[in-house]
Amino acid sequence: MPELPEVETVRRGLEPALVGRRIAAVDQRRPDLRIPFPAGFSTLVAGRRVERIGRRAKYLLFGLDGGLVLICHLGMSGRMTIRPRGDNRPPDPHDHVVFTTDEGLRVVFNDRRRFGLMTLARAGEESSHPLLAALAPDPLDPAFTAGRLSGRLAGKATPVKAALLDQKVVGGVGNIYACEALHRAGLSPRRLARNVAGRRCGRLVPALVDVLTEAIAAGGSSLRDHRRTSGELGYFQHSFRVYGREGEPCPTPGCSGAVRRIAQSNRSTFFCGRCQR
DNA sequence: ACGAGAACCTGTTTGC
DNA sequence: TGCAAACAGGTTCTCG
Repeated sequence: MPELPEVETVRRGLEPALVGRRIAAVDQRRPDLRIPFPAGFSTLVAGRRVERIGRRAKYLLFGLDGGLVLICHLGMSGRMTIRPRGDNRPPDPHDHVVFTTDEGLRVVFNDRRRFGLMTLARAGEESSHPLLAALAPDPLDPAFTAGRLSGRLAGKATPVKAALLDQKVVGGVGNIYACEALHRAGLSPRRLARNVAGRRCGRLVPALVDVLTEAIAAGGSSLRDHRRTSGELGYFQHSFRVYGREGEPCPTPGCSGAVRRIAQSNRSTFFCGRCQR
């Protein structure tokens, strides 16, 4: 489900509910997600105040008092939803962790496919945590520039679409926004990464920045799993130019091509073979 | 060392 | 209608 805009939407939804609040109780309902929970997870988290909620690529980082950071990834199907005090719906079988705040509202982590994860790090050491250490800056990070991207694409013999999905090349981008950014940049997803430099890389950077910024403003894209913390859908899926639009006319003004779908490294790629070179 | 493909897990959609 | 195959927004491991 979640790429950068969806994770950022969740982060912004959680902030007002959690920052400054104390986590009164943690109900960890299974021993593992994609990886096991750390030993003593619920005990370590319970009782702490949430000082800040950050994001690194697709990871949420909850800064807790006492120098602890809760690292969370939503995987493909993870959701974080807020249930107001008094909402006593019984837990769904895929509700894996329930946090209750000192105000009595609950934050529920639900993940049907269990590709998500939660773990802990000491404050100040989270960026060197094995999960985060190799992540490239994301396109909304000031450290992300055409020069830096070009350097990370240089020499790569893989198609640029696959390179954009590599979190060591660009942080936060997934299958949807890779397709959308390449269309906006007029670049073929099949072009080798090493051949995207100079002017082509110069087009790709604003394409990434713009599509991610617009998607965040729309609350992300809800295809099947993504929900805002309120439970509402995002609506950027209505603004897709190519993703999921196989057979439709290319939306580029003056282009007479049609959107095609191909498989690249076992993922669907949507693009226009006419205006994307 | 790099890149392609499979694997992880569950649910939904598509095709015969 | 029913069942099997394909597919889904991510990451990581294995193999060549």
